Amino acid sequence: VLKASDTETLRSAIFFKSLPPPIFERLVSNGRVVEIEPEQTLFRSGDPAEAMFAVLRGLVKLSITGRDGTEAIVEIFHVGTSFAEALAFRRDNYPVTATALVPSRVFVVPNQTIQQAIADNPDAFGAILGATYEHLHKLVRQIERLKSNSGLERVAHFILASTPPGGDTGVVQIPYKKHILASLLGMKPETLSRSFARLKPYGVATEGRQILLKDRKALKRLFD
Amino acid sequence: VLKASDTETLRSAIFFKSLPPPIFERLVSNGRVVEIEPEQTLFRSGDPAEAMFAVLRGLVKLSITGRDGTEAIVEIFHVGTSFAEALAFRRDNYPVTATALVPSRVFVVPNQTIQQAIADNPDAFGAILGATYEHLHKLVRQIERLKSNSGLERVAHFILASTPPGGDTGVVQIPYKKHILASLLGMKPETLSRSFARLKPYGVATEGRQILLKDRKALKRLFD
DNA sequence: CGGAGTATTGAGACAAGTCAAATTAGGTGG
DNA sequence: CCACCTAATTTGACTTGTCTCAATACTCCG
Repeated sequence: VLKASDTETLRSAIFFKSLPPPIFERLVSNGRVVEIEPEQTLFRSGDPAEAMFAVLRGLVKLSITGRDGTEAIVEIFHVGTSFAEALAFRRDNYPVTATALVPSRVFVVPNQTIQQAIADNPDAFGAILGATYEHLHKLVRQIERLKSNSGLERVAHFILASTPPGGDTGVVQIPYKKHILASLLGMKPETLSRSFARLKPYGVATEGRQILLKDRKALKRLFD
Repeated sequence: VLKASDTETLRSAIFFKSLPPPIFERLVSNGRVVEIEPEQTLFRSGDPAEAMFAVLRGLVKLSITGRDGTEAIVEIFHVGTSFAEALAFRRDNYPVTATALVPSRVFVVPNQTIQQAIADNPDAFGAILGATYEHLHKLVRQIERLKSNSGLERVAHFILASTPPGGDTGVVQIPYKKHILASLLGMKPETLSRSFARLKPYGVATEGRQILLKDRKALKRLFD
């Protein structure tokens, strides 16, 4: 079920491309492909961890649902990114739930495969640890933003981060519903809506799921 | 400079005790001890990563200072915990600043030592990756709290987490200044102060840096 | 052309931040 | 040991930000 295009995607995926070629081949030939529809899950919080995942097509969110039913989105993974690598070496449960946001194609590598591959070729250890560290670092920066920036600033940062640093202008196509973005940024949908409105003076306009940025420098100035 | 008591502390430290004995010995004999005073740093954000650290005595905070000068505390490490393990295998910079909160004694293991030890004995992979995963998981839970709980709830959670789950009553000795706790919880000192006041009806009383919890169940009820 | 779900807007309540003042705690030298 | 000075913490008054609930407008399909 693994198409040639899938292999190409993996070959350029952050984690997989840092693997030594023999390991890469091994994971590719021992993994499987899963197709999931929006709202379907790869795993749920509390399930025993059995595999790591790489997104071949689509978008996958990792979220935690509190006992009161409110969902907090921790991270969203797009094509070429992978998650749950660090769990490959632990007998543990997934701490989050992985759900497709759009129809998605995901490559699944069983933990056992990874364990064996690493045992045979310890050079790949750096790749696993590197990928895990990248997640760690990303989460640290997110915590910093949640603690020291307002909702408005987090929205502004999202726009700036979704737009190439060089240009003076930019367009961001939000690939999911706005309440998803709101949850990712740690605010309510209404607040996100009002934030976009408040960013108009900074050259931000929204058209449905499209954000138009007229003046990148002006938006950056919000942080002073 | 490594005292017998230091070795004992390391032997019971989360990360070190999960190491195979030969690796443990090697790290212990190749590391060094550093004493730092409050406000002194082990490293600053942006410095090239050279070592990993384990706290032998005292408290070390990891923080990020934004360009506007405001500091966000990401995590606080106490005796027996370690940090920066994942950086041992990367040529990268520290993403945060490590500062002592009280007079502290820290064990420092150069990255090279760790790299060599692991190369010789790949069994220790699990230990490094496990420690890194623990951090990752902790940060995920923190993000969830920041996104879905109010300041008041985060304070309540801090008290509950600082107190043994069994008992009905408890005492928490905050080991640092309150503005540090405020920053750790992502709020202003004034707000923390008012939060404690608002928790009085839930059986929480403060006496300086001491928090007295009269009724654990009552406080838990805040989350319903 | 509905109609369900999604997004925006409005009004008011509540939470958190700011600035300033008052109080309390800690540490130092007499 | 106490007085005193400084810094930490609390409290007050006010502003601003965010949430809630409700109503309206908009989209996207079927």
